[in-house]
Amino acid sequence: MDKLNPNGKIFTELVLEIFRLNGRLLEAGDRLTQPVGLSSARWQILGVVEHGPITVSQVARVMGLTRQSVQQTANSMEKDGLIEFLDNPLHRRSKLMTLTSVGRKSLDYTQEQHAVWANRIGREHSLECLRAAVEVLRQVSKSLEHDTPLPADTAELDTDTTDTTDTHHERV
Amino acid sequence: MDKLNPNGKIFTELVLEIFRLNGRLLEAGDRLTQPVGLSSARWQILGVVEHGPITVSQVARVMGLTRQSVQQTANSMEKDGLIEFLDNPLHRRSKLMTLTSVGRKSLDYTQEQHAVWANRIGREHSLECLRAAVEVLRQVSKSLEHDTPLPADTAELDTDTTDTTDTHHERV
DNA sequence: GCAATATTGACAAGAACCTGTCAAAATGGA
DNA sequence: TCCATTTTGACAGGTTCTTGTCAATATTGC
Repeated sequence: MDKLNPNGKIFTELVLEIFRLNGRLLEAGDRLTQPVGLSSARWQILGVVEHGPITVSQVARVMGLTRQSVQQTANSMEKDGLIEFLDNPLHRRSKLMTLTSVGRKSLDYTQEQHAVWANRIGREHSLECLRAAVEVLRQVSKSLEHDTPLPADTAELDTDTTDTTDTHHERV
Repeated sequence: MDKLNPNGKIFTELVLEIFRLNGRLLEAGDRLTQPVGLSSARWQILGVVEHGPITVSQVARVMGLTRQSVQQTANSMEKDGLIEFLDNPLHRRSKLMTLTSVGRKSLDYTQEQHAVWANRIGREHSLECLRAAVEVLRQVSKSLEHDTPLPADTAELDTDTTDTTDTHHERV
């Protein structure tokens, strides 16, 4: 087909499988969270906020998303009374998110449902297999993290792209 | 923390790692495809269309997305001259997508870039590890596929949800 | 054949991401 | 202290994917 060597080929299969799995997992997550007005995205943020007051930017860094994306979801969760913004003694603009009692209750319910679901799926697979898979994915994740954007030759398109000045990616 | 048993716990870690990896892969994919006016989403569809004329619905089923989502992306790709809709002798409404020469060229370029990238990342991991991971992910995917939406007790919220009439999920 | 059912394209609205920009606020170095 | 840089919230606009609906078309069972 193309210039894929064996490793590249199986890595590509891994990528496709991750896309497919990601879809299925979001679907399952939405089903899990929807009874209490959450969603996969909201749940993930609440799961971080749960561990103590934290700012939007910090959550974005932890989750590997952009600041703006987390801000949007956080704002809509505040509107829905799931979280509150507390004044931050260390920063006037950057407020601290905390769970409200409603948010706490929603998260509790979701985590309970999640445990049932995760145990049910988890028991269909061996501990060693799951552990091995996690380990590989972590290593792959690290590879991607270290992989530099420019692979040396950008070839003849858009010749003035050679500046590389990197005007503030918001993403970490 | 909660009622997660060992399998449930490691499965949960797997889930989180998949989310993180999915984000990184989309990022890499967009970087790969952007020079020729593609994106990860468009690329994936073209990769299916490449193997022969196929309808929107069929592609949606293959990719695990909704019909409407693929239709939207396909329509915008047609506007951009990457694909064409041919009359389908077997179905008056459901046209067949095919690559135009522009689409062909864009896909060729992307696949070439992809091969370089996949080989570069792939060589940082052993064949056995990658293969094992793919295998586990496939099994997990199957587990999720077979996992039925209703886990017996929906508990006391929204009592009239007991109908289960399942008004046409568009998703397979 | 014909009627119930399923599939399909089109359209609408919304969720969850992204990039880019601006001004306010914080930080760090001279 | 003061000025350049960085961080942050707010806002705008775009992409991808979702759910839900409608009417047109296919398919299936009788």
